[in-house]
Amino acid sequence: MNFKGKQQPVTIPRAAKTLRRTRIQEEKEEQILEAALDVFSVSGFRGSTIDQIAEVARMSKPNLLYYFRTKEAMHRALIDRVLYTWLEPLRAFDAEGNPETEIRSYIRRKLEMARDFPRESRLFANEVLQGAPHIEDELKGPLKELVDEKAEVIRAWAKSGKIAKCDPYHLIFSIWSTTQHYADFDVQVRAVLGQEHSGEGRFEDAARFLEQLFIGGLRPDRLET
Amino acid sequence: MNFKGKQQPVTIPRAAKTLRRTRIQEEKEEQILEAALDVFSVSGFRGSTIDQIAEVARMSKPNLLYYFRTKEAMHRALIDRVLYTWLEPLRAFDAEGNPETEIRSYIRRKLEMARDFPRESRLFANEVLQGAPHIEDELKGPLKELVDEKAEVIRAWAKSGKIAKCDPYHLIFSIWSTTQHYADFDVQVRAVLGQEHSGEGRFEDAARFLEQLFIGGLRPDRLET
DNA sequence: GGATAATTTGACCGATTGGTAAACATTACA
DNA sequence: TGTAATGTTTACCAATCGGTCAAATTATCC
Repeated sequence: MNFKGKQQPVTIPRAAKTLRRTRIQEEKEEQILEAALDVFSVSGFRGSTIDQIAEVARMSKPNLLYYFRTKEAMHRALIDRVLYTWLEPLRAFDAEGNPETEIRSYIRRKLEMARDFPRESRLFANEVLQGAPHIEDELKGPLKELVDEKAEVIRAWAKSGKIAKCDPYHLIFSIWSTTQHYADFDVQVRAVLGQEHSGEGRFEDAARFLEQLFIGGLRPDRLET
Repeated sequence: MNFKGKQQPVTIPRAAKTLRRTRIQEEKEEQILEAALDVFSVSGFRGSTIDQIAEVARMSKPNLLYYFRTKEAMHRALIDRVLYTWLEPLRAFDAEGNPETEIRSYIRRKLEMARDFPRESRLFANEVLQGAPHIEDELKGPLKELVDEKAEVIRAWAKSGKIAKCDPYHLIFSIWSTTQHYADFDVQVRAVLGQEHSGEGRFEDAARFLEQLFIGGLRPDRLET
């Protein structure tokens, strides 16, 4: 649930000869990754500098490099920490549930994540946009497997007539893109909507529209051309 | 129609005291912008270097800087050249046309652009993702005005019952995001689809799905909740 | 409280960055 | 064909890049 929840010790400081992580290590690594997320999510890997991250983290550059040996290591640690949680909504997709409910709440969850964790969304967007040089394996491995599994669920729903016949992969892509759009292209959305519509209600407006679109678009009670 | 069609002289070389552009200027600027598109569309502004562009363009760095005084100038020229064409599909959206046909062909056109001009799509994606520091004015000005105008068209269609009642802005956003996704997140799409579905048919599959989704989702002949 | 390990820092390194100066080569045009 | 304007290149610059090092500081534990 929480993006900041650790799954694994991220790195072991090079100077550390003990295996246990100290309190200071926990705190500082947290502090660094938080800053790294700020910077990487805006400028991408190539466009970000260790100095920028150091400044945001309020540490000296050598101090950063004491905890993460290289810029790559910092990026790696960040990706690892965020990736698992990022896929949670899709994992929650339940084959036994009611199709309409499942799709509706998947959209909701993805939209909430775009609202609450835009930096995480942009981190991946930047990475993928630039050819995913650091996460290719994750895409072709765990991600593909998860999507394959859920696509099969959707295909079964379509086959049994619970939803309209459709390509499950492109359905998933379209849910990803429409929801993440609000995080990744936030500046554009704001610019186009202007101040009138950029406030509180934006999230609800988007949710309502997308549910209408997908629920309506997937209604089974109509012959498809 | 053609991305490479010039609208305006892009820059005037600093050394040029004449106002006319020579044949060499035309060719070299073309060559540079072509290379710049290659590089900027992958790495974004900050992550790209003049040396990279010079290498792709097969010119020496000072030679590049003879035509474009700074990295910013190159980026600026590129944006200017591409932006107008990029909005063409939306501009073609016809108030007098049949709603279903118009939406269908808007999706088609956007999808074709994602297929045929992925670099241009990524150029903007990178820019917007990183906070649109160089194109904020274009977003708040020309883009917003165009979208406002077309949103009004869609609203009128909804009001007269030709399509379902829906938020026209979020409809436009969702068409943008779903179509551009195939350019911007190409690596991910490929990774997930695997080799089986990544071939020729991908474009047609996506088009079919999106048309089904949007046409179905916007059918007026059903009371909305 | 002192020894030891963990942490932090300033000074520094070679490579790369965006950009310049000026000499040199080429082109266009009279 | 000469020459002035245009185009290209080599050598270079200061600033910044990712990263190292050794010395100084702080936390930990007996």
